[in-house]
Amino acid sequence: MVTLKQLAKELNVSISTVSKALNDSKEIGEDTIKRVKELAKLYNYKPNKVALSLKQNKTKTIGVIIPDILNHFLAKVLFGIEREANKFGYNIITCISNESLEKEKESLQLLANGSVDGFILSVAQESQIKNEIDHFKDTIAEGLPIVMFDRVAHDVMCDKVIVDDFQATYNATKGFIKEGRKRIAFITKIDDISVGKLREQGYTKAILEAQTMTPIYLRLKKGDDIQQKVKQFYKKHKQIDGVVSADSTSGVVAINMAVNFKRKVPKEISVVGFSSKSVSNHATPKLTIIRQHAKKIGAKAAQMLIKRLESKDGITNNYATKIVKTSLVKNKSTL
Amino acid sequence: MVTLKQLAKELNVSISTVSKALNDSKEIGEDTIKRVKELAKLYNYKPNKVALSLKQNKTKTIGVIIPDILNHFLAKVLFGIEREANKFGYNIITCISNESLEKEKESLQLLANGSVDGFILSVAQESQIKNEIDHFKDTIAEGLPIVMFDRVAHDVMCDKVIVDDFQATYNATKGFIKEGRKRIAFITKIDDISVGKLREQGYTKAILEAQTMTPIYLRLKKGDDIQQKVKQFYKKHKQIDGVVSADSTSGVVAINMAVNFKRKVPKEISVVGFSSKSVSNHATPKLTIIRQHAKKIGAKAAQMLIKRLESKDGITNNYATKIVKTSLVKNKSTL
DNA sequence: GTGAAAGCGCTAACAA
DNA sequence: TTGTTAGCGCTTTCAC
Repeated sequence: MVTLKQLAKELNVSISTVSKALNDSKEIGEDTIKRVKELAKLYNYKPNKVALSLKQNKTKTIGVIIPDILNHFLAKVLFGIEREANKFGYNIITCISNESLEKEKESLQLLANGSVDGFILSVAQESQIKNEIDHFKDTIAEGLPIVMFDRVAHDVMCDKVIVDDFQATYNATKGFIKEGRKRIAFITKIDDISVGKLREQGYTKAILEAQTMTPIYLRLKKGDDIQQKVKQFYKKHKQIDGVVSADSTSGVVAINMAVNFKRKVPKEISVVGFSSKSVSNHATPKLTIIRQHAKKIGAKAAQMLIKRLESKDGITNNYATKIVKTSLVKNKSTL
Repeated sequence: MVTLKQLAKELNVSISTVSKALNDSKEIGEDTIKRVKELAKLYNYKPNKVALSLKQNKTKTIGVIIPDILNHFLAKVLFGIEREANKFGYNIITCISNESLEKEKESLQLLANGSVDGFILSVAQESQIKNEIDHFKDTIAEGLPIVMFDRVAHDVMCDKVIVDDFQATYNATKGFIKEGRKRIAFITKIDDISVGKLREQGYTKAILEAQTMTPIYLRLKKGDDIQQKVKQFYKKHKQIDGVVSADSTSGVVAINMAVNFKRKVPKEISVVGFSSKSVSNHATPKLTIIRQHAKKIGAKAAQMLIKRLESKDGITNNYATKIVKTSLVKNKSTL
């Protein structure tokens, strides 16, 4: 990489002249500016990012800590973050916590050394189970703002972007009840994380409000053979006529397995679940989905962080929680 | 963040003493070292990464440019890269080219300003279609090594990690032929990228070698309603008894739609496709998959780049191409 | 055993 | 209009 120094030498001017010329300072003569710019172009000069960061004490880089990059929703949020951040000239450093508290702590620690200006993250499963939040508080205390999305730690004071999880399953379940369905089940692979709990609660509330109905749960664990579990579940509960699922895989399998049992979807058994458009295709008939607008969530989180980073005084209060509403996209797995 | 300066002041010693003490230099007295370390610990001192990068002229950061983060395979490779890079103390800056040549160029340009020490990337669809490779060459010429994976540009001299795409579909198709299947189709959503072409060629070669058979292709375009297309395809070609798919969605839909047509899978119609374990679950019966070992590919790419970065002399030749073999994982969609 | 000083690449206040 | 200098945080050579 060419440096100012080298350009200055070649042009027989001082470093600061070159610097000013490239920044269109009006202290510098027009022809000097022209000469400098030409040479800079010739050599494809680019200001050294590291030097700039050191000088200006900001990196224009955001640390993103994601529990699981193979989760379609989380990947999509990452996409949204990246795109929005780029618009404002920010890059993102991605760390994958792999649902581990230790890795989450480590990533936070490692990047809080001047590598990034702030963080966007979704809390790891283990951290949620153990309810550990000190590492977040420490980071914020060090002056690095955090924006949490989806799986948030309520007891940490920071900006948050969340989904109306409770309302979404509540409404979906209500919808089934209104259609006259009597045995509505809830299938979840994520009963131990915050959003999973909220989704379950939404379902449960709707069922209990119906008086005559009782909730039926299938809680899948990591490593389970999902198809087998769902199969057994259907065998045990033969009269299920509706399924609400907390995650996309459960929903897809619920449909495909029902079809395998020769049950008519959506007539005899109707399925709705949290998922995304592309995954809904994996079921035939297509899964009716609760869309979370992942990209929008990512974009919003990026906006909130950048706004905070660029606000004059590093305000450390005035934290906001933005709720991004889900929407129901009707496909062929519901009436 | 605390700096050496602040520690030095508080301890009434010079900055260099503090620096040396923290680095266990034996120039420094034992008790001084102890005093310094204690205070550093108290203040949770961490060396400023940016200053280090500037000083040492390396960032310990890798730029990763991915065409599509929602592609499960690519996301998994990213995971592999991240994990392996971390082992060696590297962070990754992720850019998503979104299959666009322009964005790919931009990302390369933007990060080639000292932000990263080198790149790992998979070529964007548009770049492959237009066969543009100058931006890669320029980057390498600037002294930033590139490692390409999966979708590579053969005419660029650099390290590469690829899959035996041709061989994989060739073998899979041969397998069907040996079983006595007569009408084997090939479904692809990616006929315009390098790996898509190779997979198609592998299939075609096997079919043509069988003398009596003719290839049957279904090429899906972006934005197609995949389920509809596959449905029509099955209607048109009623006697299809085998499907080889180049991507995971096609494989899953091929099975589910066959089941919908009341055809017995795998007996009457057998399906095998490039996919991953988690997506294979989305079909009932489960899709038999050609696994690409995405994580391994990512890890290998990271290793190759880091090795090059850390080799004494910045060798600019001796480029290697590593082939990561696929493996066939038999599930219930084949005999 | 400790400190002063230079330098990585850049910007900006101040001097000429 | 241009140049000099200091300084961002750090390491390292050289002097004391």
